This record gives sequence, C-alpha cells and structure tokens, in this order.
Amino acid sequence: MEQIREMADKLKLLSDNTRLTILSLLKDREFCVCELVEILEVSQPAVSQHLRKLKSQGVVKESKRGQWVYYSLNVADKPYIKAVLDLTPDSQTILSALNKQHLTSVCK
Amino acid sequence: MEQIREMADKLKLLSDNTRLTILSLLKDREFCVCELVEILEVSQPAVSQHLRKLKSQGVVKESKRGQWVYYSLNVADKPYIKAVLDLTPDSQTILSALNKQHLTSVCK
DNA sequence: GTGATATATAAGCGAATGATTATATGATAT
DNA sequence: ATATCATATAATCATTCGCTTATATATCAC
Repeated sequence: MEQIREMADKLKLLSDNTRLTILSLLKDREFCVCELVEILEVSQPAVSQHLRKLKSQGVVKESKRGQWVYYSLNVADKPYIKAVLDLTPDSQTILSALNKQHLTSVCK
Repeated sequence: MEQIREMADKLKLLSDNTRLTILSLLKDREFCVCELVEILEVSQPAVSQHLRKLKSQGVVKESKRGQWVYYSLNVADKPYIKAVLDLTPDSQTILSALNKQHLTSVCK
C-alpha cells in the first residue's frame, strides 16, 4: 500500500511538537524564521531544520524578501494534513499560551 | 501548548506504516493478532508491540476470546485521529493490494 | 498431564530523530 | 570594506524507534 506509506510519511511531519506548532501558526499568516525562533524558544538552526523538512515534503513554501525568509502553508492539495490542522489551536491561542502576543514583525 | 503536544504524540502513532495500516484495517471490523500478522507480513512480536502502543494511548481496545485477542478501534473521542482515518484506504483496498483477501478467520 | 497454538514481554541492535554548537552564506547598513 | 543581522548547513550526540530473536504466559486439544 504505497498510499498508506505516503500518508504515514507526511503524518510524521506533523507528529513533532515544534513542527505541529509551526504549522498551526502558519494557518493564520506567513512567518519569518526569526519570528518562529522568538515564539518557539528553540535555537535558530533547529527551526531552520524543521522548516527544511516541511519544505522538502511540500508542506510549506518559502518566500525570500530582503534578508528575511517567510514561510507559509502549502497544503491545498493535502487533505489529511488540512484535516489535522483544522483541529489544531489557532495562532492567537498559541501565542497567548506562550505569552508571545507582542512580536515585533521585524525581528531586531 | 499542552494541547498541541498531545496531538503530536497521538499523531506519532499514525505516522508509522504498519500502525497506520492496522488502524485502517480496523475501520472495517475487529482483527485478532494472528490475522494481522498474516496480512502485514511482519513478525508476531512486531505486531504485538505496535498494538501495545496503540492500546496504551487508547486508540484501540482489546477483547480476549478464547486463545485469541481481538483488537478494535477506540477513536470515538479522538477527532484528529478519526479525521485522518477517514482519508485512509479501506480494508478491502488494502487486502486486495496485499493479495490477502482470503483470510481464514481463525488463524491455524 | 503433554503438545500445539496465540499472544506478550524482554533484550539487543542498527537506523532515524531532534537537538546543540560551530561555521558558512547572504543581505543590509554605515 | 566592514560590521551586523538573518538564515542555512555541517558535525556531533543522546534519545527514540522499529525490528529481530529468544523466552514467557495462557488457552486449547488430546
């Protein structure tokens, strides 16, 4: 069952706390890497590597603007991922829970 | 975000090919361990260990009858798991693909 | 009882995972 | 050109994962 194997692979992307949080944030709007670092309280390389995984499987897309790289969701054609993200807390809830409501849109 | 962490943990259960196949089969009816061994072509201990994980997180429940242990889904209260399993191939499709349509209901 | 079948558990192992630190690349500002 | 900020990559490491083999437990048939 190749179909199941592929679903399992994609679901593996969602089964990490940091990545699932990133994807849930991206439901609302695009974020640049430095914002995610500030919100998630993990190192910049860790965030970067998670985003690379997500991008390599086509779940997010990137958009470079100036020195920043903005990431956004790319799940229009991935129903099982959408189905999960529909049930995930929204960005407001996440930011409040982490006391990170007040981000400077530009990092430093 | 404890809620996200818990979802990620549960999704980890679905992100393995063998477990996702087991859960997809269980959408149709309960299966005993020896049937799953026959279908999945992995060792009996491997199946048993997957089922233990699924049971320990409340995703399946077991029912011992005679020398057999039957497992069935227990996802009524787990919307994100249901959402994924709704999009998974059904047992007929899986069994056909694996050429395992003709199981003896009792194993040996 | 003995033997056969069904299932579970334990131990061990190689591979994958997610993190960190250090370094490289690239854009911006002065 | 130099310094600073944003991001990516590489190397390393501890942990987790899924499998196998070996063994234990439990039920059934005789």
